[in-house]
Amino acid sequence: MAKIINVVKGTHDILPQEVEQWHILEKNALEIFSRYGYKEIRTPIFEVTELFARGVGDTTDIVNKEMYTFEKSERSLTLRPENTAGVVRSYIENGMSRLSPPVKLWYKGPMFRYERPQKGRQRQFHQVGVEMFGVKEPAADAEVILMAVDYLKSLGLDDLEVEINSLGCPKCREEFKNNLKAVLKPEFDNLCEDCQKRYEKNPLRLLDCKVESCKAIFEKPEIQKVIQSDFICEECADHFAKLKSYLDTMQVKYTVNKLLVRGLDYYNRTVFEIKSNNLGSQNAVCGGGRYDSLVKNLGGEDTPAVGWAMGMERLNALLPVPELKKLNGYIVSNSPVEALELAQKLRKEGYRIEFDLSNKKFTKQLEKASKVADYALILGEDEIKAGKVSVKNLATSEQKTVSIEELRSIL
RNA sequence: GCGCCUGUCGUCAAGCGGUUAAGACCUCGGAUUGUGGUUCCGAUAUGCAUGGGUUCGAAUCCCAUCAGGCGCCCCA
Repeated sequence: MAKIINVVKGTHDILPQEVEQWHILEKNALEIFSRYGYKEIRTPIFEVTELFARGVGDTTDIVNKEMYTFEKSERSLTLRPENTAGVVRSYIENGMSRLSPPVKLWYKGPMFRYERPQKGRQRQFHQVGVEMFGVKEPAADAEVILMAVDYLKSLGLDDLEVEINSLGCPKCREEFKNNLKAVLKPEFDNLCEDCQKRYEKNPLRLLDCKVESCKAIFEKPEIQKVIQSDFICEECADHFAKLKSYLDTMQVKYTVNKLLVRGLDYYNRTVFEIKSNNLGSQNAVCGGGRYDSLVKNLGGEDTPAVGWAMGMERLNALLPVPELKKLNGYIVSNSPVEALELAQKLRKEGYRIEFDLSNKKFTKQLEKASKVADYALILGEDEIKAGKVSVKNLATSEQKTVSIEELRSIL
């Protein structure tokens, strides 16, 4: 036998028995998001590399070490690692800033990140996400979070934890970063290797380090004082307070997590995650926030925006696997022409029908019918002569001979 | 990129240096030439991820490679 070819590491097949789950995710997305006025958009799977470098941020891990990048005709192209940058590109390119705001878009599809696979993390994975453009008020943040919760509820997931935080605007965040670096400077040599890198690259990320020795350092009172301080400016604080009050009135349960930072550069003010306790260490099903400067950074007009993305594999991991639908009927017959005619007639009316294509023995056909269908439609010589069909309920073993018209009231 | 664990039929597995490589499920055939789901018989790995090595002898021990799992980092 020839050598077998396997799936690429970190990718996997979505097999027929699990595909119904995906249909549910997609159907509910379309249904729920359209209630909030969202329209679906589909952007290409690959884009010019520069889009992600400028969009996602070239200090991020995603851009630095996780992109599938290739050259074609002297252009550097990249398989999308996320879809916000692509949607923003399309928004700008298609002149959507001329549309009356807010512009609300949703998407679903595969994303690609070159990471070490583990539970809840593949190299090709799927996200469903939403982006809203043109509203700077906190009501937009609240609506977007509310919709995420609504969508999760529609899937039967209502025991998830919503965490929110505010990163402030570039101005006040810069101040906070400087304060944090200043107070940590004496401890720099005691930080773990990763934290020393973070100290330079992205000081906000220092806060959720899991190394015990670092945690201990962060517990020190003078450092806690900086971490716990409400560093954000008055405007940002007001935005955050309003968001919280909206969520309160809508009875969305949340916790404020001051350590919630998120790894993409484009976020400002509101960030949030929705987590599950049943997913292992990759426990976020949803992540998002506000990104008011991204559109401008990618060459568009200054446009505020909020959005989030959910990992569809992670959602599926929390959902039960639905049973595959059985056939309505399986035709048992040794007369292929008559069987085919009956099958086509019923299929045209919307029934799920199969019959034996290889003319096996009667008992074998019936055995097959009992496995795959609710009813066996027996079409033997007697039935054909009489212009009828014998219908057997395979669960109850009840059988009667009826005309094709009567058959419809049974199936 | 780093750390720990694991690779025996389509699936779940037993085996722990000398076996004919158990068993179960699935699949296929038969008992059963118009009545299934129960039952009973039978078939299906010259092969143990791949390549080396140790040994009289390797699925079993060692090394490398590949793949998978989990964790770190990061993220959905």
